[in-house]
Amino acid sequence: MIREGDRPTESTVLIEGFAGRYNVLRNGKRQITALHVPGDFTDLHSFLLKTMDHSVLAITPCTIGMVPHETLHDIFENHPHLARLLAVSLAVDAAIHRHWMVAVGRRSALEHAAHLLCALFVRLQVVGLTEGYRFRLPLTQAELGDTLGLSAVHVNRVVQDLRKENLITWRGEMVTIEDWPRLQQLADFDPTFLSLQNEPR
Amino acid sequence: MIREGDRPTESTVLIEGFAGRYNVLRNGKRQITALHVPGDFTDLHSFLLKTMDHSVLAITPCTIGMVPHETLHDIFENHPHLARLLAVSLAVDAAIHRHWMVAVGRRSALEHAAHLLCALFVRLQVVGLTEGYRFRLPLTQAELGDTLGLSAVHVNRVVQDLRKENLITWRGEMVTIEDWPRLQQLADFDPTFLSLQNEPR
DNA sequence: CGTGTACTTGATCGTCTTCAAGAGCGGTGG
DNA sequence: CCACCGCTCTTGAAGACGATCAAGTACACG
Repeated sequence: MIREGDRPTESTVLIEGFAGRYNVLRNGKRQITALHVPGDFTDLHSFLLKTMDHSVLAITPCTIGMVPHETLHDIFENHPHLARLLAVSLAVDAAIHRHWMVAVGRRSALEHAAHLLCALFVRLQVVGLTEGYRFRLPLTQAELGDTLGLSAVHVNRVVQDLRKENLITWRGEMVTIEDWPRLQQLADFDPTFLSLQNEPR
Repeated sequence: MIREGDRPTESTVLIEGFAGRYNVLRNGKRQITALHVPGDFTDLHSFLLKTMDHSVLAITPCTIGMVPHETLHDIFENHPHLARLLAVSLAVDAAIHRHWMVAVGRRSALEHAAHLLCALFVRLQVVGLTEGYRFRLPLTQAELGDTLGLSAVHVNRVVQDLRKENLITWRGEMVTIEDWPRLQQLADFDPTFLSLQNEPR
């Protein structure tokens, strides 16, 4: 969708499908730094920072909305309330990044994977893309490895552990959380950081 | 300075000293998710997200400026150009987080440490806190470990490697980069993401 | 001087990586 | 219709990187 180094003139909102941001290192390793679900602004910051410091990947076919930077400019000039909401979206983005960092740096592979599933589930729930504890996760294990900072092989083993513990089932693209309290506990998951509370903004 | 769970009514700007943000996990492990140098907003997002999802630590004695949330509110309402700059600051924050994530997830301990030093050096240079390639780094190796996601022992070994390679010297609180090109190369460091370029905003 | 904190060093252990190979499955073309 | 190819998932074995445990050293500060 967008490549590192680009200087887009419009920002994109994800309407349908899954997308992600990633960086590739010299040595070929890839780190996915964000997963986007419908409703997310995938590159609001391109309006503010001009040149992309990472690429954006359509994980599934996506339908997206394009918002010209001029429009964003206008929002900042003339619609302070909306501008504020855009800023909130940036701040939530950063908060998710921070919690992701904590997971990469200080959690075991198992806890980290559990944490990602928890966070993703809650975000999908908000936009109505869950059925009970079931949701679509169209990632290959290799891609999941790139988001968790693990090798594909190890992801496989971790996923099998989660299955053996009856915490999740995962067939094809569908994941079901079988024991939400226990998964949350394993992940040490606290949804506060997602800022989903209804707060006066 | 601020504790996780707080609901501050003002945001703080760091004027002098070093600060950092961190989270502590159930198991007692700590991850530092950001280091702040003078000029940084340490918790602009508390204005937008209301409840803090992490704590802020004064690493050295700090002098800070307090900006009441009402003032920020007023900026968003009546000073669109300033509001835009605040948003840029949020976006840069997120960009730093992303690159930090890439480092934690996909770089070796040595590369990661080198990367952190590069990024810190450049940021300090911008605010005039370097003398040539020399700057103050008032972190203990244990704290550095918490920011890199490593044990203190391993940080020590990595630092010694950097010294043996004549890439840096580090005595007391002062670090000198002895071979900037080679350090940058080892770290695979590209300063684009810091958005220091003069761009029309 | 003595005490506490940071730094250093060595040894062992565990988690995750890498390498290698095989199984399952869907899609394509002969 | 079936053979083949490619991709994903799975499993095993070996090895590396970093964690943990345990002492010991250097140094600042009271």
